[in-house]
Amino acid sequence: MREKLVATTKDLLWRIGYEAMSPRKILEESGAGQGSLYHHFKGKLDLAVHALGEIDVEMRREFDAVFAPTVPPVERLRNYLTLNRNGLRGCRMGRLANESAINNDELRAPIADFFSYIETRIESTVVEAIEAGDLRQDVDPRGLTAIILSAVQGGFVLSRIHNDRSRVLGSTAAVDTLIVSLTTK
Amino acid sequence: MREKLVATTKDLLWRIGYEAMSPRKILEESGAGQGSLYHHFKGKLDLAVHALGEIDVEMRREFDAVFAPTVPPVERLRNYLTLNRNGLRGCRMGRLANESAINNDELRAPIADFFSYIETRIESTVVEAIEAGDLRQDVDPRGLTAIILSAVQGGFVLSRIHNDRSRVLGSTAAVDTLIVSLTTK
DNA sequence: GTCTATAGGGGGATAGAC
DNA sequence: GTCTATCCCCCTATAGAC
Repeated sequence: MREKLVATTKDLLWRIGYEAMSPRKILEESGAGQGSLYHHFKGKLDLAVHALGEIDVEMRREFDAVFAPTVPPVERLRNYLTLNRNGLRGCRMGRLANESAINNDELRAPIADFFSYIETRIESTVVEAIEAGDLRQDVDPRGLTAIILSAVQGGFVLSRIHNDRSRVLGSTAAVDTLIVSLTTK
Repeated sequence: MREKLVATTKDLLWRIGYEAMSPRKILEESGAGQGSLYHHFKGKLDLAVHALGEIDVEMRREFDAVFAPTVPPVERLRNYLTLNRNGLRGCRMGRLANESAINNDELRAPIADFFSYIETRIESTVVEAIEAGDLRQDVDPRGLTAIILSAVQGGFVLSRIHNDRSRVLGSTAAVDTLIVSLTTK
C-alpha cells in the first residue's frame, strides 16, 4: 500500500499540484484507507516529499539518457530541446514553483537541487561543444544555459495559458534554431 | 467597499494566487464583511475575474510605456528585458498558469488575451527592427519573440525555485545579450 | 450596502478496533 | 498494516437584520 500511495501522489503532484492534492483524493485514487497514509507517513507533506524524491530520480534518469556522453554535445542540447513535451501537463518539478508550498524548504530544496543538477550539466555540455569547436567561441555558456532552461519552463507556462499543448515547442524550437545558428559548421 | 475588495484581491492574486486566496482572507485584509463581497460579486471567481480585468489594464499600460513608438525598436526590446523584476513575486498573470483555476476559461481567457497582445507587439517590434536595418535580416521574428516571452516567464519560475529574487535576470540578461549580438551595428 | 450569523462540505489529522 | 469512525477548522456561500 505504501508504494501505491507514493505512486498516486506522484501522479497527482503532476496533474494538479501540491495544494490541490488533498489526502482524501490520494486515498480515493490509491484505494487506501485513512490509516495507511498516516501509518507510513507523517502526513501530506511527508508523503509529498517522498514522492518528489522518486520524481527526482526518474527525471534525472531521463535527463541523463539525453545527455549521454556518447552523443555529440550539440546533439545533446538539440535533442533535449526537441523532446516531445506535453505543454499542458507541464514540468513535474517546475509546475510547483508558484505553489505556496514552495515556501517550505523541505519541498523546495529537492526541486532546486534537480534544477541545479541539470543546469550544471547543460552548461558543461555547452563548454564541451565550444571546446570541441562545434559551437562558436564567443558563446556564453551560462547565458545559453539560462536561455535553454527558461525556454522549457517558460514554454510550459505559455502552453498552459493558451491551453495549447504544443505551444511549448514554439519556445524550445526557437532556441534549437538559435543553437544551430551558433554552430561552426 | 467594492473598490477595496477588488484592490485586495488584486494584491492577493499576485502574492498567493487564486486557489490559496480564500474569501475569508479577502474579507480580513480588506476589512469588509461577508455581505459586501456577495452583494457586489457573484462569488470568489467573479471577484477574481474583475480583479484580473484591472490587472490586465495596468499591465498593458506598463507594457505600452516600454514599447512607446518614440523609442527605437531594439531599445524597446532591450528595455523590456532589463526591467527590474522581483523574481519571487513572479508575473501577475503568468503565476496563475499552474493553478487548477486556469482550467476555467473565464479566468484563463483574459490571461491568454494579454499574452497574445504583448506577443503581437513584441513580434511586430522585431519586424520593425529588422526593416529599419537594426537587426540582422535572418532573424526570425516569431522565434525571437518566443525566446523573449519564455525568458521572462521561465526566469520567474527559476527564481521561485531557487528562492533567488534576481535569478530571473540570468535569463532576461542572456536574451538581451543575444539581441545585442543580432544587431547590425 | 453593509453587517452578523450560520450552513454544508472538504481539508488534514487522530483514535482505536481488527 | 489496514480499516472505520470521528474531530476541528477552514472553505465558499447564503440568510436575513439593519
